[in-house]
Order: sequence, then structure tokens, then C-alpha cells
Amino acid sequence: MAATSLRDTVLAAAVDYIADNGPDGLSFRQVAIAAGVSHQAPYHHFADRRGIFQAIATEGYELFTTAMLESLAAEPDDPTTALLEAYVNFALDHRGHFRVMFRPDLCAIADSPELQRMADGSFDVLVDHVRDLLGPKAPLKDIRARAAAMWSLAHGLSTLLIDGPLEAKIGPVSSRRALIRAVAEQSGLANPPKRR
Amino acid sequence: MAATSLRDTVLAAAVDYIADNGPDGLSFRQVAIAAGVSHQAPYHHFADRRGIFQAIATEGYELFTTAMLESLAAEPDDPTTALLEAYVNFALDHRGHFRVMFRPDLCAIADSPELQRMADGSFDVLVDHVRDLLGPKAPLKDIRARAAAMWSLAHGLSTLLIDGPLEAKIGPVSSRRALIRAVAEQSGLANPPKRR
DNA sequence: CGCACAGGTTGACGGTGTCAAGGCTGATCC
DNA sequence: GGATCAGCCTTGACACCGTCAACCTGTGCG
Repeated sequence: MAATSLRDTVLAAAVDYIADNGPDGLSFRQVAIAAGVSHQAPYHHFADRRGIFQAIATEGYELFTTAMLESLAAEPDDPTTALLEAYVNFALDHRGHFRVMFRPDLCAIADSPELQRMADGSFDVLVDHVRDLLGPKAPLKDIRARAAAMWSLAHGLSTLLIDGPLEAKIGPVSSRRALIRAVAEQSGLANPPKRR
Repeated sequence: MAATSLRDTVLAAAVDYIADNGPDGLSFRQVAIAAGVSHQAPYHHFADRRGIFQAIATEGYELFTTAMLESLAAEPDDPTTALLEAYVNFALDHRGHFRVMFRPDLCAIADSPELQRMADGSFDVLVDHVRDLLGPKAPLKDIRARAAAMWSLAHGLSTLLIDGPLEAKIGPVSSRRALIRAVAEQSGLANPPKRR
């Protein structure tokens, strides 16, 4: 209601819609008239439909990187679990952003250098952590495999919780935190052997 | 070319399109005219746009269940890795189906009893395997956590390989099989302790 | 003053999903 | 054999969508 710019208004409305309904039914025109402007007004702030998704993804990756870095700083004893938890928490608490960030058909990461840079920054947090964890002398093969494993676990758990039938299949999740930690424990990724 | 039904023709064309371009740009009308029929003809076989996605998902879950069961039969020594590999292989080799199966906004699993049944059947393969692995006396909490972990790992790796920036980030994957096995090993989920 | 320009409006176009009605064809039944 | 009828497809229309183009308007600046 404050005098935020139309750009911000549109962006926020789109993120909210996507969090509730997914990105595909999103109507540019509806967002515009809901904001009280003409159907063409948003096009003055975004080149086209893809532009709005790119903006959402860029914003998302920024929040994402911050969240992961903060989790690492807050819990240095078990950084892997901290990272996993931060990943899943971000996905669940920012569905609107998360749903767009991993849809290259929507936001065409490669087409926007800024977006590409943001995305790289997020993933580097993860890869750097693995590199740090296994030590500088670990074979590249192991680093790659472990990064892929961690990333897959975090990403899979996130997407299955958001859109997938995981909760329906394994029962209701009483505590998100407990589930994440149990999953981390059941996989051997939590509390890995200290380096060296 | 053969005298396949229009239903099958439309379905196959849609799956092909989705495998290449994702499900969102799919135009019902284009598929129809590409099949040489009027834009309304497919609606005689599918209630609406959602119906075609439900049909694709149903077909997909059938193939998916078969693939996982076959992998378990073929590799009884390390069933977890076998299942993981079958999961990822299915996703990569049947992108058209896979991309739809996990998009509830597209196929509305809950609205189609047959589809729901098929999906449940697929996930039961996974959950049953975990139950079998941990033994009948394992606490429910552990079974749920391990199933979630395995499922997340498989699903995350699949989606990151299909749409995500994993390959761009950890380098090109020379051998899919080698990557999957390395990930399984790094994650601690492969070759789990035998039950009892 | 003149003027450029960011920000917004209006109108139009082709494409899309979907509703409604009509047509064709082959099987079934009296 | 002719009427009936269901299954499959066509045609036409509608509202909505993203996008292009032109126009308006107020504000800052030389």
C-alpha cells in the first residue's frame, strides 16, 4: 500500500501468485489490473514475460545465497546439515522464488548475465563447502560426486516437499526440522569425517 | 504412419514436444494440426488440456514402476543403487513423461483415481524396498527418513540433470552410470548394512 | 520556452483453450 | 432396406493471453 514502485508491486504480486498456484497460470494482464494499472504498464519495467521471471529468479538467488551463508555461520559444527536445512527452508518459505529459479524454460538463466552470476554464486556456496569439507587434496572425482549428492538430496527433498507426494506417502511431517535432520542422518552426509 | 489411433498419435507427439521444450509451451492446437486433424479433434479423446497431461503421467508411472521393478530384479546385490540408477535413467530417458509426472499443477493427480493408483504403485516400490532393507522391526521413523532420503536423492539428481545446472557446475558427465554410482557411494545410501 | 523522455494508456493482432452446434460414417435394430 | 444412433471429427465462435504500435502526460533541463 505504501508508495512502492509499480515494478516492486508487480514483482511481489507475481511471487505471491506463483507461491500459491505455480508459475504457469500466471497472467501478466491479471497482475497488472490487480495492481490497478493498464495491462501494458508492467511492460515498461520488464522486457517481456520472461523478464519478470528473470527478475524473480535473480531476487531469489540473492536471498538463497544469503540464507545458506547465514546457516553456515550459525552452525559451524555440522555445516552439511546446516546447508541442507537452509536449502529446504528456503524452498518452503520462498516457494514463489524457488519455483522459478529452477525452471530454465521460464527464466532462461543463460540469457541474463546478472542472473547467471547470481545463480553461480548460490551454487558456489555449496561446492565450496564440499571442497572445504573434503580438504584440498581430495580427488576431484570425490568432490564432484559429493557435491552432486548433497545438492541432489537438498533439491530433491525441497521439490518433493513443495510439489511432490512425499508427505502423502511417508505421512505428515510434524516438524520440518526433525525430518530434515533425520534425512541427513539416514543418508551418510551429516557429520562427515573431519578433513585430515 | 501406421494406423495408430488419433489418441496415441496426439499423446506421442505431446510427449516428444515436452521432452524437447518442456510442458508449458505445448499447444493443443499445434499438436492437432500437426497430426492433420482439426483443432478440436483431440478433445474427443481428452476432456481438456489437463486430460492429456493426466494420460501422459499415467503412462509414465506405468513405465516407471516397470523400470524400477526390473532394476531390482536385475541387481539384487545392491538394490538401493539399482533403484537409484533406475530412477535417474527413467527420468533422463523419458523426460517427456517425467516432466509431467511431478507437476501436480499440470496433471492434478488427485483428480484421477487411475493416475493416483499408478503413482502410488510407483512410490510403493521405493517405500517397500526401504522397509525390506531395514527389516520389519525398524522404527517407523527410520523407515520414513530413509525413504525420504533415498527418494530425495534420486529425484534431486534426476531433476538437476534434466533441467538444472548440475552438469554446468560440476563438469560434464562422461558416464551417467559412473556418476550415479559415485553419488550413491558418497551419499552413504549404497550398500547399506544387511538387515539382521 | 522547447523538448526529450520515463511511465502509463488505448487499441489492435495472432494464437490459445474451450464451448456449442453440426456433419459424416458405419453399426444396430425394426 | 431404411431409420436410428453413437462415435469421431469439423466448423465457428468466444474470451483471454502476450505482444506490437501509437498516443498521452507530466516532469526535469538546456
